[in-house]
Amino acid sequence: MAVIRKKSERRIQIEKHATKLFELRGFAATSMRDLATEMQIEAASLYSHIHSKEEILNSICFKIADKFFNALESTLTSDRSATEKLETAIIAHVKVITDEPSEAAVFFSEWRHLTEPALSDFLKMRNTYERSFLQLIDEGIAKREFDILDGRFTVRMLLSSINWIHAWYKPNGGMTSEEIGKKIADMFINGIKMKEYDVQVS
Amino acid sequence: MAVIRKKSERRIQIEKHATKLFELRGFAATSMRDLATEMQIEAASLYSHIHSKEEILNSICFKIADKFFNALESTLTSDRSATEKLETAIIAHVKVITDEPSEAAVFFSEWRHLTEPALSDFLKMRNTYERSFLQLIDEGIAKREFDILDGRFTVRMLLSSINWIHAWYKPNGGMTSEEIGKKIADMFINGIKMKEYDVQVS
DNA sequence: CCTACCGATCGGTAGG
DNA sequence: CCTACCGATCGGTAGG
Repeated sequence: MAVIRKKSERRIQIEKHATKLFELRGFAATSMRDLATEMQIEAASLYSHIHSKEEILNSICFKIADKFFNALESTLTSDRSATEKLETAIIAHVKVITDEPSEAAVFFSEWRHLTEPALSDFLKMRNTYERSFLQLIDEGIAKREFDILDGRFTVRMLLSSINWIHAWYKPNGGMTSEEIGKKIADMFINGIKMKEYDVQVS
Repeated sequence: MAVIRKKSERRIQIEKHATKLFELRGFAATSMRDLATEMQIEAASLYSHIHSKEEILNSICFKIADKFFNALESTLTSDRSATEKLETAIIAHVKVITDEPSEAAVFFSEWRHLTEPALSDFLKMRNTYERSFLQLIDEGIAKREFDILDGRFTVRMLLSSINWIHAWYKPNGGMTSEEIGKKIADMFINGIKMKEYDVQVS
C-alpha cells in the first residue's frame, strides 16, 4: 500500500510548506501558485518535484497514518491490564498529534479531498486503527475493568476528544505532550472504570 | 449583529441544498454551478436570491450559532447544582447537533472560510459560548462537585468530544438525541466528579 | 528552475 | 429565471 520512494530534500520542503497552507486555508482553497509563492519559485517549477496537487495531500495523509500505526503497535502486544494498555495507547496517540499539529490538522480535516483509490485506502486504514482502540476497550469491559455498555460509542467519544487537540495545542504552552496524554487518559479512564474498582484502590 | 430579514422560500431552499454540498465537499470545493445543478436552475439564477457565495455560508454559520445560544441560555439561569446544570447544557448542545447534523458539520468545519467582519463576529460568539461552559465547570470546581484542576482543558475535551457527533450520528440509528446527550453527560461528569461525592451517593 | 502558455472553470454581472 | 458573457484564476504542460 505504501510505496517506498526516496524523497528529495526539495520534495520534503514542498510538503512542509503545503502542510502549513492546507492547515490554514484548506486543500481546496490553496492554489499551486500560493504554494509556489511561499517557496519563492514559479508554480510550474513545482511540477519537477511532484506530479499533482493531490499527490502532496496523499503524502501528508499517509505519512501521519503510518505514525499513528507505529505508535499504536508497540502498546497492543504487551501483557498488562486493559486499563494500562489503553492509557499507553492514548499517550502515544496524543504524542503523534502534538509532535506535528499541522500535519495532524491536515490529516483530520482534509482527507476527504483524496480521490480514489487513495480515499478507500485511507478509510480502510482509519477503520482498522479505530477497531484496535475498540478492541482495547472491549477487552477492558470483558475483564470488568471498565463499567460501560457501548464500546463503539465510547471509542468515538475518546477519539473525538483527542483528535481536536491540534486545534488548540500550542508547543511551549506550559503542557508537554506527555502531560496532555496523561491528563486525557486519566479523565477518560476515570469516566469509564468500574466503581468498585475505584473504591478498592482509593 | 444578526440582521433581521425575512427569507423567501427559495432562499431557504438554496441554503438547504448548499448545506448538504458544503458538508459533502467543503465550501471551497463547491461551485455555484454545483449548487445550481442541484436545484435544477442555472448558476446565474441563484443571484436573484443571494448576493454572493459567502453570504450563504454566513447564513448557515450564524443560524446555528443562534441555536446554540438559545439552547444554552435557558440552562444557565436555573438554581440547581453545577452538576445538574452542566448535564442539562450538554444535552441541549447535543440536541442542536443531532437535530441538524449537516448544518452542524458546516458550522464546525467551514467557518474558517468566512471573511471579515463576519469571521471576527463568529470567533467572538464561539468564545463567549465556550466561556459559558467554562464558568459552569469552574462553578462545579468551586462548589467541590468536580475534582479537576484545569477547567480550560476540561471544557476543551468536553466540547471536542461532543462536536464531532455530527460525523457519525445517524438519525434512526437506534439512539435518540436525548439518549446520546445523557450518555455523554454521564460519562463525562463521571470522569470529573468528586470521588467522596461519588461514594456518598452510591 | 523559468517563460510562455493551454483549456477549463471560477464567482459574478448585464439585460431581458 | 434565462442567455450570454466577463475577467480572473485554476491545475498543469511544452520546451528549454
